[in-house]
Amino acid sequence: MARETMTAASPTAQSKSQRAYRWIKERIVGHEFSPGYRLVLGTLAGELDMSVVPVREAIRQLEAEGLVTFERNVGARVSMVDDSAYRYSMAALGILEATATALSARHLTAGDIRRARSVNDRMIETLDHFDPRSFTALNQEFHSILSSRCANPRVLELVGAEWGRLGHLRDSTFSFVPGRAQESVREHEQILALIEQGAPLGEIEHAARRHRSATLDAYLAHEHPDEAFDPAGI
Amino acid sequence: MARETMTAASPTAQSKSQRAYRWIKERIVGHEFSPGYRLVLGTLAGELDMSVVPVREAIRQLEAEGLVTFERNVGARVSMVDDSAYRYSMAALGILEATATALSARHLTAGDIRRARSVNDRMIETLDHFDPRSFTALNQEFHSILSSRCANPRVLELVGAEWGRLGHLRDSTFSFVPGRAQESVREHEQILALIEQGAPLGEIEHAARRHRSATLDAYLAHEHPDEAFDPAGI
DNA sequence: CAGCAGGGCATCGTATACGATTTCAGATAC
DNA sequence: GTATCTGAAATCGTATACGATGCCCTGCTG
Repeated sequence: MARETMTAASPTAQSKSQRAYRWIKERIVGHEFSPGYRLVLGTLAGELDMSVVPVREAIRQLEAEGLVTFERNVGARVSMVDDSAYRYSMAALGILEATATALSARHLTAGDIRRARSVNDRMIETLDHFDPRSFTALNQEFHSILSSRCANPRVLELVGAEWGRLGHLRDSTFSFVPGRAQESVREHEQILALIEQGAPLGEIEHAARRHRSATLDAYLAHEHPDEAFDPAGI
Repeated sequence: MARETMTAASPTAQSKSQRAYRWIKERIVGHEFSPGYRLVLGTLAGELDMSVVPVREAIRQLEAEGLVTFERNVGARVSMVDDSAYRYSMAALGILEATATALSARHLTAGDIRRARSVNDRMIETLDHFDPRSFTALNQEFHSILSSRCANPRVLELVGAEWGRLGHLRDSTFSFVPGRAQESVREHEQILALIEQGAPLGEIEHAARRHRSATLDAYLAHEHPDEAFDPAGI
């Protein structure tokens, strides 16, 4: 018989730990809990209407993911992603995503390309009434489509994890350097062209990498005008 | 005053969760708990002489690391790294490590190079009385030295994490394809030469990548002679 | 007035307890 | 002989409880 007949609603749906995990993560990426925010077990448990045990577990998971830092006998707080950590993570993401894009290129369908281009078109449209937030969202969607067919799922996983890590502060880049947005969409078109014409994978990867690191460089140039920083200058 | 004056021994040293974590991980990477092994909370707690709560936490951490898989209401077991997952992870590791090596190349000291070469020499020596286990250990040490000065610590972290994931079954490669070992040490010398002569980072990265994927290809060719697989053929 | 000792409060770490769920063995019906 | 049902054992998920630890504030002392 149906093993979950009467539980269709939610009772068995998921464990409390998982609910806590999602709930907290939601708040973190939604900036409701900003970096440095103190995550008190008892309080969270109270709000979620459960005991502290599942909350502890959830926080441990978030810690493993890097969203939360933990200190014994002191407690957890939302990770302070200091500037350098942000850069490094961004650079790593760029490398991984470029590789994923290259590994994906040969498997992209015409439909994929079309969708990617349409996303990029929407990005171009929004350039007038520029909104960093939605622009970044579209940007992520664009790259996500390009790497979606990556032949190596592990690489995709790593890309996803890194996106998650940066999630709660990534809208910053484009808001700081609006001018970068225009170059960005142009480079997107170039990458699409390379993929369509079946360029060597090395070339595609290189282009994607340059694209990424250019965005990062723009951010850095704005934040630290005097500092030379070449995280993936290869 | 000294905050741990009288506890120098161990009492405050580390939490039970951490002890459990280390203990279990030790067994997993030491093959004492082989893939598929069932990790029962109560049993582990008994052996570690603690309650199940810390053990649960430890297992969650290991799950986040990918060493353990968890099924709700069923329990945890050591990850079954099936063949394809192994390949993918290996390929991802190759990509990351190659990048790390390139990002590290310019910062390697003469001493680093010397040590790396000495490790490689030891590998050559052991070719006669070949022992896959120690050969693999040396291999790891070699690559670890080369990427140790990586300018991007996040990339290094990712490399380390991936090594950990593969830890409990990585000795396989060289035991399956002993012939590969000889090529391998030759390629090591080539990479060292590239670094010494200050070759372009792109070239170094490419060489490191090819080196890695060649090892993987050798493994695959042995395991799946008929299958074409180009995880990072860029 | 400055500095240190002491104590109380907040919070964490772990143990124990119990209900919920899964799994497996044995029995029964066809 | 096979398939299905039933019940008990094993194990998990979560709540509650209590000791341990760190932090802050008060009050004493020089």
